[in-house]
Amino acid sequence: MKRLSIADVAQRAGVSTTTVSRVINDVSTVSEENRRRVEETIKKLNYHPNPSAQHLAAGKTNTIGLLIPRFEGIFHSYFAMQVIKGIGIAAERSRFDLLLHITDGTTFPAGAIDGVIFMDVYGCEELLDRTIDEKIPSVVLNHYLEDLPVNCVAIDNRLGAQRVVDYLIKLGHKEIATITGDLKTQAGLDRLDGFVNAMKTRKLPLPEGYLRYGDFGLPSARKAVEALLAMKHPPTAIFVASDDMALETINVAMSKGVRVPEELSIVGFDDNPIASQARIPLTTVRQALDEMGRLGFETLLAVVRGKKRMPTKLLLPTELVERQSCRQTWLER
Amino acid sequence: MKRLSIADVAQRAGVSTTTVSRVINDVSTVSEENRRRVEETIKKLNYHPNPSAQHLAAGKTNTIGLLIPRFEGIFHSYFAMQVIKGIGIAAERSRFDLLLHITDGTTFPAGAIDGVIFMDVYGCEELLDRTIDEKIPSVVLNHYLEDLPVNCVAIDNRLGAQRVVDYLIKLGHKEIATITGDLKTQAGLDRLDGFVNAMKTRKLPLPEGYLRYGDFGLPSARKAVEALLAMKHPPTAIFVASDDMALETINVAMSKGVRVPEELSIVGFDDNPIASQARIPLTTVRQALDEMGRLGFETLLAVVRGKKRMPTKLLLPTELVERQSCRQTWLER
DNA sequence: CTGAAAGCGCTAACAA
DNA sequence: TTGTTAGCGCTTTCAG
Repeated sequence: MKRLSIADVAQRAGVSTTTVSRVINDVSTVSEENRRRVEETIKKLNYHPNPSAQHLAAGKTNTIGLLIPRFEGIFHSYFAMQVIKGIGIAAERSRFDLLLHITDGTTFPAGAIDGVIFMDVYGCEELLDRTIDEKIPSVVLNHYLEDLPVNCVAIDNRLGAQRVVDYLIKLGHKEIATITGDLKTQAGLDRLDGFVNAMKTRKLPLPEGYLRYGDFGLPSARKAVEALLAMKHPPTAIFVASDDMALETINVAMSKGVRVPEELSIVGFDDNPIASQARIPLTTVRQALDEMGRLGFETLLAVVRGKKRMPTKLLLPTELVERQSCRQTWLER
Repeated sequence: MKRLSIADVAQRAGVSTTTVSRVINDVSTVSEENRRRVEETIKKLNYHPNPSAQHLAAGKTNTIGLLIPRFEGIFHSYFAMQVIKGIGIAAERSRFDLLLHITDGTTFPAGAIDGVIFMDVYGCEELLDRTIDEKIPSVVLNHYLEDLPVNCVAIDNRLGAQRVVDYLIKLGHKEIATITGDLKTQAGLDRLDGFVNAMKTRKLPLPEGYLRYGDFGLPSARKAVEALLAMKHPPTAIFVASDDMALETINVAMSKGVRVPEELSIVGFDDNPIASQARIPLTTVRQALDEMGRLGFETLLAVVRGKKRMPTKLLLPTELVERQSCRQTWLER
């Protein structure tokens, strides 16, 4: 039993293969009569076009490459899966295929794809250069690449941090500290930067001790909050650069008899699913990770379809999610 | 500037396209001399074969489909990304492509793939039936499908739970309770089943109140542990069906003045990255999720290559990771 | 060990 | 609106 081809359909429907091809691709004009007959025959025969043949003949693959760099961190975070979800659903809707590669920075599915999405740049620098050189349409997620002629879609971490400061000020806080993320990452850096900037702009004091360096790991957060709590003038609020660390910060504070939010307000960043489920639901900054994936895909699609030429650089807004880990300073304690 | 083809390489190397094809596919016998010349030419020209053409001519795609059902839970867990990693790295090594689909249960990349991996069965029941009907090679992950003629690779949750009981017994515990996961999932069900079975086999008492039903969510864990702690005879140890819930259990216990592990031993399940970073590093059950992905891929590959016919059903062992959330009962408290 | 030539299944000029 | 036909770039018999 041979796999059936477009010729079988054509024969059974009493038309040429061209006509069948036309109804498959929903292209040009086909008489209502013929279209119906072909569609019926396709259904009856349960015919599916051979994608490889389509790609070869059409000179395009209808496939987007998704490159995930092979560094451990990316597999541990809430991040990657959300982004994949956004990309995946967008691709499904556009009837595009997604070719997944967990790359060590060398392999690349050139020829098999019309364009490529970099889930991150770390470890993919060379591949990225190559796509630029060879003019392969591409988009980089999660990194704002100022100077490179590449499309990119990232989160506005700076503005997110700024909003946190404004929110805490609105609640009456003046002594605000921060526990940073890993400053080797753009997210860590920008969240700190946005925080410091906002504090300066708002003319709030920022004693040196109020800046505590973490690395997104729980132990670093514990160390930081312990130091903060041990200060002569401990802060009344802490902006923690990730939800995981923020939750741990609350744990440590409570175990030391410091009540949250009554005596200490905490704000996180990420909006992990767990943040809302915690004993003290965490006030945090929501980033639309799946949106980032979706927009990355759609930006790339526009380029692939020739509807865009200039590099597009998107910075997605965040949203402050008010829950129960913060409190106005003027409420009785 | 046209894309270069196998003919260009053949011409420049002074051989036929057949010979070039032979060295590309590392097949049949080619004289050392010719092989060298062709390889050089390929490198010099930076030639890459057109995958679509290869697939069409060879009648196979060298591509495996990866189907992720589109239900929310799958994107929230630590689970999916680890499995993807395992599959992805294995695929890379075998020089296979991975076609990713976030499916709503209707779309299917038939024709574009040689075989398919189901990351889960929920929501994919019909697609699975279809692959069986059409004899498309497939493998199901994370579900042990007893009765279906399908390859599957899953975690041995029952044995994992049993090991926990044995471990706690070894530490001298006799009053052991459990907080279950969502019993609508196979993991939740099997972990409970393994626990109950072990307790019976070991002739340990299992008062009704020692079985507390959770759903993998934090609130359910809090409710459960509060009830447990309020009992006339609270347990000396609790087996919690997930790390997230176990960590929350510890939080609640400590906030009620119950010391962990001195007064209460806790064991989790999953070995989340966070489990080891917590204030009280969590003793838990490690499941080799990336291994599951890898083995799933390799099982499928064997079928695709015609090296296997019978359905293979694998149940992967777990490993108890001893950390600091448990303690012997005979130590002074 | 090598090459000529016949497809693989589809699309897209071009002609009708 | 429809059909004829020439490829798309590669693999693989088959004969040499």
